[in-house]
Amino acid sequence: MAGRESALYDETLLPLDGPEPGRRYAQVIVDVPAKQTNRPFDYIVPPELEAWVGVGSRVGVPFGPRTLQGFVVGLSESTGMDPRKLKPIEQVLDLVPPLNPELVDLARWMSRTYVCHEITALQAMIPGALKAKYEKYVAVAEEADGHSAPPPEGQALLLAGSPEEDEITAFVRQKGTVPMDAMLRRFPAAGPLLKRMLERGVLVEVQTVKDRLNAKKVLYVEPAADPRTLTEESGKLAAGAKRQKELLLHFAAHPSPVPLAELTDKLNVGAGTVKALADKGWLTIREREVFRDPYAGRSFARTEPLPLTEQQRGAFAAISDALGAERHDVFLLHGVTGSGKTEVYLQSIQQCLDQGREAIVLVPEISLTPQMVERFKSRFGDAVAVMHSRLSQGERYDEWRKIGLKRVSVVIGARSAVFAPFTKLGLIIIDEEHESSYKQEESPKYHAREVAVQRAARHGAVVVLGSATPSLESFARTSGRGAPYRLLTMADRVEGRPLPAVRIVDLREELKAGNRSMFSRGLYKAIEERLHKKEQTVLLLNRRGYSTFVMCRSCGYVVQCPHCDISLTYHQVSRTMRCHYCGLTQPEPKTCPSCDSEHIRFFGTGTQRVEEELGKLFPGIRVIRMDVDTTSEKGAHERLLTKFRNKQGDVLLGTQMVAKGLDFPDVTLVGVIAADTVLHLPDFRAAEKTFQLLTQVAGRAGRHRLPGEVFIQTYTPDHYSIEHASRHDYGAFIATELDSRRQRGYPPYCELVLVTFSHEQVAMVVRAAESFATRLKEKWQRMRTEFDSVSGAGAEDRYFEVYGPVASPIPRIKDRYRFQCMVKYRGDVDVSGMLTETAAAFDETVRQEKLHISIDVNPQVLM
DNA sequence: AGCACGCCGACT
DNA sequence: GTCGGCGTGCTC
Repeated sequence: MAGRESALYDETLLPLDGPEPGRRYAQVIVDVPAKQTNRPFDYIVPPELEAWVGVGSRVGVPFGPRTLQGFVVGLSESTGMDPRKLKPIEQVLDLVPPLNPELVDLARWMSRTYVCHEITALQAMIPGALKAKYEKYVAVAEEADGHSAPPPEGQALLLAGSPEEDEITAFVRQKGTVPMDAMLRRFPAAGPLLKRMLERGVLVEVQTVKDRLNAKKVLYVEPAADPRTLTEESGKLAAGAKRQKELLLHFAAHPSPVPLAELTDKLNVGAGTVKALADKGWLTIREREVFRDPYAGRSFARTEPLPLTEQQRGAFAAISDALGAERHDVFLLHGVTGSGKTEVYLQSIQQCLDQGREAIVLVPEISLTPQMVERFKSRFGDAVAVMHSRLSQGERYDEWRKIGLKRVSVVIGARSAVFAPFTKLGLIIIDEEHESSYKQEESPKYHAREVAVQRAARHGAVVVLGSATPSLESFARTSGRGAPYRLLTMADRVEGRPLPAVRIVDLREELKAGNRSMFSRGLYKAIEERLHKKEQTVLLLNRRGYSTFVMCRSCGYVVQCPHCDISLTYHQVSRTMRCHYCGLTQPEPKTCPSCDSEHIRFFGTGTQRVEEELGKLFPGIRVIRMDVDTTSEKGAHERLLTKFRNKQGDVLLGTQMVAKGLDFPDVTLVGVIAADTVLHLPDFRAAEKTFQLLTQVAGRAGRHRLPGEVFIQTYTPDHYSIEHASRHDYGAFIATELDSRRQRGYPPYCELVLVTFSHEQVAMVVRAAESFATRLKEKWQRMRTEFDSVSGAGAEDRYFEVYGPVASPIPRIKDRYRFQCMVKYRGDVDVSGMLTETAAAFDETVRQEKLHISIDVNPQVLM
């Protein structure tokens, strides 16, 4: 156990800036996400806490009848309130404030931009372990106050309670304070009685804010006397106490603290021996906080910067220049797969660190593989903290603390790492910037790319957005007058390796030729060849499960989820039908649930079915399947990839998670089973996503010595996204797609906001959605008249339109009906403000009728 | 979000 | 005449 912890947490914690003026009152955002509480409340900072309270501190404050968690967003010498009415802050929850003034300000920007409560934005910035948790205790009244509670007038006699009541009082008095749930466990039938006792004031309820988790503590042993005394004492020990003597001499020679576990391991002494010496007063056993280090015990061979190619040098020079000048610049680094973007990142980070500033690297969750982490750890060593969802809550918390304690200066992580509480930020890198996982789908529905640019601007820091297939939004920002981003291009793979040859297979032709299998003849032969040559294959199918839907061929009935308007997917392994939206699982039907016919059939192909088919076609083939179902366990993702890397698998078959960033030397074949799955989704980005997916997965082949080959199977071989992907022609794709977006009026030619309404009753949701749309349009009409009267510049570029409401593409999820409105706008329009105000009118309906309104600014998914 | 305060129906 | 429905408003 002891080996898992590394760096000791024995920072000497000093109070913030010491007593200074302007800390008398604190403005606090409390943990109540509601419109009416979405503003700071003033509190007195008690003198004894003054030194520990800063902007960004997490505090416990009394709010109405209870105690809540809150964040300090301001400190001041005066207050607009009557100071006598203010309550004091009860507790400061962290020794080091988890946020800082810049992040607090960023949270305000987020709440305005993404239309969410400020507390929601603040909560998103801290690790889950610090989310508020409240505990209710009961205590006997006079003990809680420290003085006797006055008996209510004329009821003194009644207060001499029933026997049950006396029993309860005695129990609580003996324990001091008792958690409410423990009370109910001890006295299961006493609920109403407890309530009465609380009402009468015999008992009082105390609520406190608790951390969900505490720093990990380990027992350490240290000497309690100076070495000379220890040596002397060791001589006085009984002759038989050899172990004790050894121990004392050890500490006489090495007086530094040692983990108890290490002591018992290495010096081969029992814990009892240590305890005995502690009891005698020569040693002290103390709890100390340690970091849980998920990468402890692994060594990373130090790497040196590699020589750069000419293209890499060009890109690095531009970044380096901006870094040197501490100028806020955003670069879009467009580098084909295998062009060596990572090395450019690494050297840019190095320069940033040399300048004494800090760097954040964002990567999509899925490509945060050990391989990736290793590249950074081996260049920057202990200066790197890693944050991703596969870490335990505790591990995550500890990585986070390293940032606040200035133990690290580089953070590599998924989306939320953009909030790493650095104070001297110099560089933010977003790898695979086109990835949709940078958008958070829950409130606050922020995009890490937008937040990164915002943060960097505040720090005068550089942003590097890297991708082989940049998003249209980012690309569009690199051209034209006053373009906010600068484009850096790396068009060739390192060492002149060629991009793999891509073949498009028309599945309609296969069918005509009588091939009804899911593998075209070409792909079949190619796989067979790889098995022969002992080379490896990656197969992509963007659909998990076994089949996508189950239909009765007699009556046409399709098995659907009873709670969502979506067909259920059949999972072969568990022989169950599952809803991919609400998680419902039910047994497979033997006969048609509607007409009882036995002609029930599975349609559509999922990864499980491909796996089965591969086994039939190539007996003995070793398939590693990677999808949500096989990677849900902690570490499973990593394990499967390692297995493939060690060549314990011939084929890596998976959903889009096999397309991203993987780099295996022996992969020479990539097959896309069905390229059209994404293309026909009801999403204006369908073509873009298809192009990106195909380009990315094709990039997995032939990255090393052996040349690669790619097969793309499709029913629409002429579609431009497929054609251009096959020729690795980003420029041509972008031109066509931009044109199409302009014609259809979609980003980057306008901005979008998706407003989704959901409720258990259709009538309610329709009414709310329509009324919302009407109000929003009216608001725009009023604003436009104002604009016209001022006739300011840019008026002609201003555009605003509300579309819908219409039923959502999935009209019902978890028994709630869903309708949506789409706002399209362009130019200087405060749409977020308009939406905030419009939504405010529905506040009561939201509260009372359980209507949900979701506002998604720049949505990535239109479902 | 909780919780108290406050104004109109069916009951001892 | 009261007990209680949940509409409205407040929490530093």
